Formats: sequence, structure tokens, C-alpha cells
Amino acid sequence: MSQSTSNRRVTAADIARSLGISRATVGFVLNETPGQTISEATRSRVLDEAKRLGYRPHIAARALASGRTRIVLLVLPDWPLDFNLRRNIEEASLALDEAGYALITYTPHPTGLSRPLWETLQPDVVMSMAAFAPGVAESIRASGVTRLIPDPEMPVADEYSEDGPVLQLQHLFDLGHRSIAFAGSADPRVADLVELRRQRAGEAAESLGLPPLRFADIELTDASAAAAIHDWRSSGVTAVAAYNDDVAASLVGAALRAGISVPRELSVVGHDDTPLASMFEPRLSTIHMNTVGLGRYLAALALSAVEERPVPSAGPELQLAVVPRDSSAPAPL
Amino acid sequence: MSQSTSNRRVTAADIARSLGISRATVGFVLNETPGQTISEATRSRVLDEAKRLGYRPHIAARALASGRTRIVLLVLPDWPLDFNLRRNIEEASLALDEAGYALITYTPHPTGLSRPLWETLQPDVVMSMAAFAPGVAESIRASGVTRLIPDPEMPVADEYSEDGPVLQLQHLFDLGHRSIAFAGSADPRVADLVELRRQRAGEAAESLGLPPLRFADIELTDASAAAAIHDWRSSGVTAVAAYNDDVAASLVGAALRAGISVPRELSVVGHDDTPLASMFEPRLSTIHMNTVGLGRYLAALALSAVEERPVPSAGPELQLAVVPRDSSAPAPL
DNA sequence: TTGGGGAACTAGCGCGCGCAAGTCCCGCGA
DNA sequence: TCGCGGGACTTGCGCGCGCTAGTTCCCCAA
Repeated sequence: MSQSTSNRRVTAADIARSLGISRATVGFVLNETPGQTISEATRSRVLDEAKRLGYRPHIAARALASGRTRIVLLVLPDWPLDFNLRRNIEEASLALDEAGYALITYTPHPTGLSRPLWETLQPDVVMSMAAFAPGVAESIRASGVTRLIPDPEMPVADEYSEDGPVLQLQHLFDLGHRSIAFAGSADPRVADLVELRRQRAGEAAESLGLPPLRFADIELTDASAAAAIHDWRSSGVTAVAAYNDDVAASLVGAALRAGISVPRELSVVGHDDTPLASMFEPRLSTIHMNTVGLGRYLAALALSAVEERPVPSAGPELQLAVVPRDSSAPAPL
Repeated sequence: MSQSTSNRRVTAADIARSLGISRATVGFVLNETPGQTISEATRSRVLDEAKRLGYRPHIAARALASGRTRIVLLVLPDWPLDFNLRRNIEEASLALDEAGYALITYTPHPTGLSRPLWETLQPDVVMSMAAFAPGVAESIRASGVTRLIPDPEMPVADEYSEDGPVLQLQHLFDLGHRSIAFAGSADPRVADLVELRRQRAGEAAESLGLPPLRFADIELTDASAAAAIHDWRSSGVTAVAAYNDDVAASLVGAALRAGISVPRELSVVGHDDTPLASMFEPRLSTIHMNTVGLGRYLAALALSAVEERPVPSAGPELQLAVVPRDSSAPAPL
């Protein structure tokens, strides 16, 4: 089963020799090379012998001969991935597996001191869930990788409409709140997304006939939450839509410490439905996201870039829902 | 600078041809092959020409010829990594970079449906921060990787003494608590670590002259926290050492919902000092861990397995400290 | 003057595989 | 009977690199 008596690795040539046939035939069988006709008898003999000897193709040799590493590198942001995203990555991994590709996830180190993996791995495709940060696409190209997803050269319309903030506003509006603030994050890594969500929240407020939103960026580790709350309270704000659950938790904590009751005096809605949201006390109302089929979509995208496959037509479906918990309640009179 | 006019990739042979020297010489220069003497003039000509042509070694070819992929696979647990650990991984990545190896982090998918990366990447070394789960080491071996760290065949004394629970107990003891419970996690993925910490807590209690600890395993998503607290309270427990911050948060939340004041009536200490601990309200007292030099140590370990390098003598230094916050206070009278 | 030795190179094999181009033979239609 | 179309293979090159086993030349000691 496993390795033979010698500790040399088993090669396709070993199978051929042991069966008294040519190496090419073995290769054709193992790769199911299209356009080659192999008798069923030979086919099964090869397969059996391969299993018996414990044959395992040498990926470096294959990569050298075929000119492709069959590696797809997925660049991930450096914040913790939520469960939904992780499941989608597994889904992508599975789909690529079936096509003979390996998905490797990679979070570039913030300091940028170590060599990026796209240089050392020479993957066939480098993909990312968001646009590549400035300079990154160039770095990838310079390392010889030609297939980037999304390709900065041909910018597609943004895949997702950020509708979470709209749901936050609607939820608070339905509870009777009319003076609402938006709390962003001061973390520069997520500045773009914060700005996007803030804008969507602003639009939602306008279409609900509310006055322009007040807003502030919250730093999780300092007193900025307390300051923002003090500021907002003094101008009559009764509810806050937060950029994410961490910010929401920070706000609620600051409010409680300031003696402000949540949700009776102040409602707060988070975003992303992280584990934190359900563990916090009071449990945080938030927005749950579920991107059904994202993984399969990513895999199909990668395969279409690297083989003769069609670009997937239908993108993943984004499901959003308000999760009402204990941090939001009807507006005080 | 970058690729030449043709879009064929630049090879070492191109450099040789363009310089009118042999491929071998080029190889010797680029690899600084020991035992080869190359004139300084030739050396710099090769280096210059390589840069001019934008030469980039073909890793698959190199792997094929040398018989090693120069890949180190680091298997990570599937829970979010804290900042300290991430920094250590970067440190390891950097050290391996310098030695010409690439560090790839990998979190096996819980379902186990997709092919593990050690099969598809054929790394030189597979390492893990904890012992390999049952069956995993066998799977790695079966894929042809011979260098595992830690090697299950030669079990070393456990690298780290789990002293966090000792600090938790000491902290609570210092605050006057004499009836203390330990809260584990019902998550089977961390069962071993839970058990280890529970034992250490038990030993600490004994050496402090306390009665045996009561304990329960908490499920984050259900009512087990409330049940445990109710149980403990009725038998006079005034403080809880929790396996980690998530469990601590769960307990504090349940206590507050049950009308039990934290920390006045019940003290809770977490473990790991995750962001959650500082964001929670009340902010959680916890144990902060800092493993100085872990990254360099891991890198040295990997290199010693794969090259003629000495096994690092000194392991990383583990720094532990109690972070007293608002979830622990002097015992009620 | 000779020859030993080392500095500075070159020739070329082999790593394991994919695949293009050939070879052989058998069956079948004219 | 001949030819011809494929089915079922085989031969062998080339991918790019590491590295062993040379080869050449020159310097210096005997």
C-alpha cells in the first residue's frame, strides 16, 4: 500500500516498469488525458498498480512540465473571519479540489517585511474578496502572476450593495427612533468599508425623512466611545447604528459605565452578528449576513481564469437580516 | 527590468547565453553554492544581468531538482488567533524567509472533506503549535512528509507549563475568595486544553489549601452557564476561574441576567486577554499571555529538521500576567 | 624544467512528468 | 485483395534547475 521496500519515492515510471508498459500510457490513464483511448483492461491495471505501490504524483514535476502550479492563492484581510466566510472558503476549497487545484489562504503581514507568498509560491491565480490594496496588484504582477481576481484593469461594478446599514436604520426607525447617529471605526484597515456603510446609512436616513446622521469614529481601546455618546446624548440622539459589533459593544459598554441604560435610554445596533454580539450583556441587536454560494462562485471565477471554463454568470446571493436582541428597544418618549 | 521582449519566462540559461558563460556558473552564483570559487567579476556580471533581465527562479523546477519544496506548513487551530500569536507567526515567517523557506499557515477545514494541504503542497515540514490531533499525524505521514513538529514518535516534555490557571486562582485567593469553581468549555475541539487548565487550577487550589474545585463545562450558546452559576451559588461559590474569556463572558452575562451582581456578588476571571475581555461590560479580569521569541523558535525548529542546523536549545519564554479589571473584586463577607 | 595544486570555470545528467508525434495492428468496406 | 481508418499503444523531448565530474590554465615550489 504505502511506500515500497526502498525509500525512493514511487514514480509513474515505476508503475510502467512493473506493468511492462510505457510511461506515457501510465500518464494518460492517471490524467485521463482527453483524446487518448486506453483499453479498460490497461486502465484498471494501471490504477490498481498505482494504488498498490502507493503512487503519489510529484507536484513540482507536474508543475514544471505543465507550466502551472495548480495553486490558487486567496488573499484575506487581517481581521478575524466570521463563520459564514469561513464556510464559504471551505466551499471554494472543495470546488477547487475537485478541479485539481489547491486553495491557499494568505493574510499578508501588516509590516510587509516578509516576502509575500505570491512570490514564493508562484500561484496560477491570486484572488481577493475585496479590491487589492494600492500597490499590491503591482507586486503580484511583478512576481509573474498574470491572473488577478478582481482584475484592477477591468473594474467590475461592485459585487455587493452594502445594504446592512439600510436595515439598521429601518429597524431603529420602526422602533420609533428619529434622532440617530452612526458610529464608525477608527481602524484605518477598514476605513473604506466604514465610509461605504456610513454613506449607505446616510442615504437610508434621508429616504426615511430623517435629518442628516451625526457620526463619529470609535477607537476600541480608548475613551472615544464615551466621548461620542456624551456628545450625541446632549443633542438628543436616542439610537446608534454601529459599523460593526465590536464598535457596538464598545458603545454599549461606555454607555453603561456612564450610567445610561441600554436599551431603555439608548438603542445600539451592531453589524455582522459575530459571536461577541450574542455573548455580550445585553445581547446586541445586529445584522446577520449570509452570502450563499460565495465559495462556489469564487472557485468558478478562479477556474474560469485558468482554464477553458465560462465565467460564472450568477453571482452569490447576499442574504441580510436584522437580528433583534436586547440592545435595541422602542425610543423613549 | 521586468520581463524581456518575449513573454517567455527568463531562465538561468538566458542569463548564461546573454553573458556567454555556462549555465552552471550562473547557477553557482545565484545559489552561492558552497565549495565553488567564482571570480568577483563574473559574479557581479551574473547578478547584474539577472536583475536586468528580471530573472526569477522557477520554484517548481528548483523543487524538482533539489527534491525539496522549501515549504513549511504551519497547522493552526480553527479559532481566531490573538495578536500575540499572529506576531509570532510573522516572526517565524521572517526567519524562514531568510533561509529561503516559505511559511504557509493552514487551518484544516473541520468537515475534513477537502484534501489537506500537506497532500497537495508536499511541504518539507509540517508543524503545529500543539500536538497533532489523533489521525492527523498519520495522514501527514501517508502523504509523504517525514518531518513533523512536534514528532508524535518522540514526545518531548510539554513545552509550556500551563500556569495561567495558577495565576487565576492566586488572584482570586488574594481577593479573599475561598470557595472557587472552574468553568471549562464544552467545545470538543479544545477538550485537551480545557482538561489541562482544569488540572492546573485544581493543583493550585490544593497548594493554597482550598477545598477541591467544583467545575462544569460551559456551552456558549445555551443555558449551561446559567445552570452552572445557579448550582455553584447555591453551594457558596463566590468566584469562578474560566477556561477562557469567551466562557467568562458567557458566565458574567448569565449572572447579570439572573440578577447576580458582578463583581460584587460573584467574581469571574477569564484567560487569554482577548479583545472581548476589554470590550465586555463589566470589563473582564483575565490572564495575559505573551510568548516572547516563539516565532523565532518555531522557525529554528523547522530549519533544524530540514537542514544541518542545531536544534534550538532555549525555548521561548512564556510571560504570564493577571490583568485585573472589573469582573473580579474582594469576596463578599 | 617539471609537476602538483588550486582557481575558475564547463559539460551534461537527472529530477518526474505532460504531451506531441509516431508505430503497429486489426477490422471492415470496396 | 488491398487500403485505410482508427484503437491502443510507445518513443522521446522538453520543462528549468542543482550539482557532480570533469577541463583548462596559471602560479609556484622543488
